[in-house]
Amino acid sequence: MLNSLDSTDIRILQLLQENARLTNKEIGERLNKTPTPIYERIKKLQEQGYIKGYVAILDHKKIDRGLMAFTQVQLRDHSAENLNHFVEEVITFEEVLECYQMSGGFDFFLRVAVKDLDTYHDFLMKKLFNVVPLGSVQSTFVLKEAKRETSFPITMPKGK
Amino acid sequence: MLNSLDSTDIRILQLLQENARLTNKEIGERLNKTPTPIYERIKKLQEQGYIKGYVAILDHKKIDRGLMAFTQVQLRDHSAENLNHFVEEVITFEEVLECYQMSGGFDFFLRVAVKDLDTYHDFLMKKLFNVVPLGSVQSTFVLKEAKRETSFPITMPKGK
DNA sequence: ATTGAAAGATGGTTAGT
DNA sequence: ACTAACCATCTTTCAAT
Repeated sequence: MLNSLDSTDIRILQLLQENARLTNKEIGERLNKTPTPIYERIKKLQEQGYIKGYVAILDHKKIDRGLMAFTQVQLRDHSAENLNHFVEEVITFEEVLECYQMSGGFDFFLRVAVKDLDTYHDFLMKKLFNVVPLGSVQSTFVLKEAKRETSFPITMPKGK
Repeated sequence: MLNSLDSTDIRILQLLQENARLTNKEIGERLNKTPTPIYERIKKLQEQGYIKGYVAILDHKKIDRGLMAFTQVQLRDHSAENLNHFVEEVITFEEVLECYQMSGGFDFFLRVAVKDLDTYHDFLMKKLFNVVPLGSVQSTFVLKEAKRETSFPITMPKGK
């Protein structure tokens, strides 16, 4: 997959991950190319699914989502049917930004963003606990963000 | 904080969280306004720090970062000095996309993106274990992504 | 795969309501 | 705070290499 990209494509992806508002002209200047090849390459990268989209990153503390929790959930019934039902329900909750099925002891791992502990408590009681019977729920809260990146490092595969 | 925003600002933030490439004209059409007030409002939202930036979202599976791990770390020495030193080092590792200091039993919580289990093993042995003496490290791996959002829901405060 | 040019659309500023 | 009009800049297409 990565082998279908050359170093110019990778540089473009790196730049757009940091700042999606760069113009094709600006990207071209840093890569010593005119806007047209940049335009064509970005179009291709989008069509091939390397770029999934462009989003604005907000300061969650300013929009009443200051409390970030990671919630580890174990279901009581591990049938495929029950697991699927849990997923279908939980991804509809606006408080749940991310939901992963995990290896190890816990079945699911949720990133939950809410205003405060009261709201989190409401979320557990009124939403999460009502989906399916839960075996265990373990919540930890972010005290301090030391790093939060949306961008992945991209390293050239050897031999390119 | 949220109270300094009206419903138009909130709609703009919602739209840009979903698609940062919307033009002022397109946003204006959905909000029944001309591009100019959209432009002015976005400028203000950026200056006030509601919008932290615009980024491209990549498909991590296509760029050799298909394995996502959550790593819970407890240090052996909990002095402020040691905790700070750990943070300073760990945020320089390219594999670490996120690093949080957490409530509860674990000191730190890392989101780590690597190519595969071999690479993760290298990351632990060659990088993480060499920062400071660790008490415990618990790794869980994402088997399946059910939901992954970068956008926060924004709800109007009552009385606006 | 890249350049350069041309056409159309958008961004950003300004003046006016 | 909004509209309308303006110009500079950018996107996108296309012929040519």
